[in-house]
Amino acid sequence: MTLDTPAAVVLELMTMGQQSAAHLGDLLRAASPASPPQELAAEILRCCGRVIDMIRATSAGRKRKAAEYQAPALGAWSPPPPPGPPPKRRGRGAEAVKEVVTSCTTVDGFIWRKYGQKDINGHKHPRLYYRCAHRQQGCNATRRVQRTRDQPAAYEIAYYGEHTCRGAAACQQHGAAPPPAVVDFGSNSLGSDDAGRGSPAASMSQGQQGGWSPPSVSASPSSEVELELEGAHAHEWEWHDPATIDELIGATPYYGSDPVTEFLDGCLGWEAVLNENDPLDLPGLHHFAMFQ
DNA sequence: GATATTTGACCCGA
DNA sequence: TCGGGTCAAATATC
Repeated sequence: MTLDTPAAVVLELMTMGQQSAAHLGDLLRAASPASPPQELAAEILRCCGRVIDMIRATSAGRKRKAAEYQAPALGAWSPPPPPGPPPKRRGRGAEAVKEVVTSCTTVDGFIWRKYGQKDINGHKHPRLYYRCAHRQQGCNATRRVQRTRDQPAAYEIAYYGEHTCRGAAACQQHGAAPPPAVVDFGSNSLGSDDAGRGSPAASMSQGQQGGWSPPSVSASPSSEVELELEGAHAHEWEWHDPATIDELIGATPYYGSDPVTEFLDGCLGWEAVLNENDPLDLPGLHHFAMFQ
């Protein structure tokens, strides 16, 4: 399968995560049969399976117009499609919107630097503006992140420009060296609206300027990703005993890319959205739309 | 001290 | 004139 669509990328990552979870389950089974961590691994597998099934089902049933989507595989933006109507408004010479993705995570493998935030009319949450961290290398890719109104846990992410930086390519192409995931389990206390503090926030961060640092578990959520759960989901996170998670991750062999923490990062957030709405809805990747 | 983030001000197009 | 995108100084964090 070629990773020429975000759905394909997600499918690939989920498959990796599923394999990693299976591996993790085997390790846990060998260590201590019928333990809670094993149930956790099983839950991860179920989560993966559901997402993969849904992605397959939806991608099989939905056709995207060729002119509307130009294979923006992560880290390898293809040239812009033929010009259509100009974007509604995009000031100061920035490129037209390349892609709009609704996702429950803002992690996309690139390193973004926030440069602005704006309250938008009709939106409860502010709109966040990010630039590629490799802008000094001439990369002018930007993205605009806005929480969706109907699903506060989901983000609508609009991408502009193309990644021309080497950092992005290195980040996306080196399968053995994706950015180390930082899984932040914070605490179980919910209800705080303090940018993910105290809520189950998951984040994936990278070492400074593309440098690699060992995988870590951090209690400090970055602003890059915030998966906030509100009220009704509190119970879903009760098994996130930090000690258990630490042991779990600590007992997991390091695969170089640390797929377990990375997978846990994405899976937990998706599951949260899955339970919030129709479980058959595709939460992590509701739709892709091109604005020309 | 270097780097990242925040936030008010400014600019531009509709 | 207003809404939205960007700039840049101030502040926070590592």
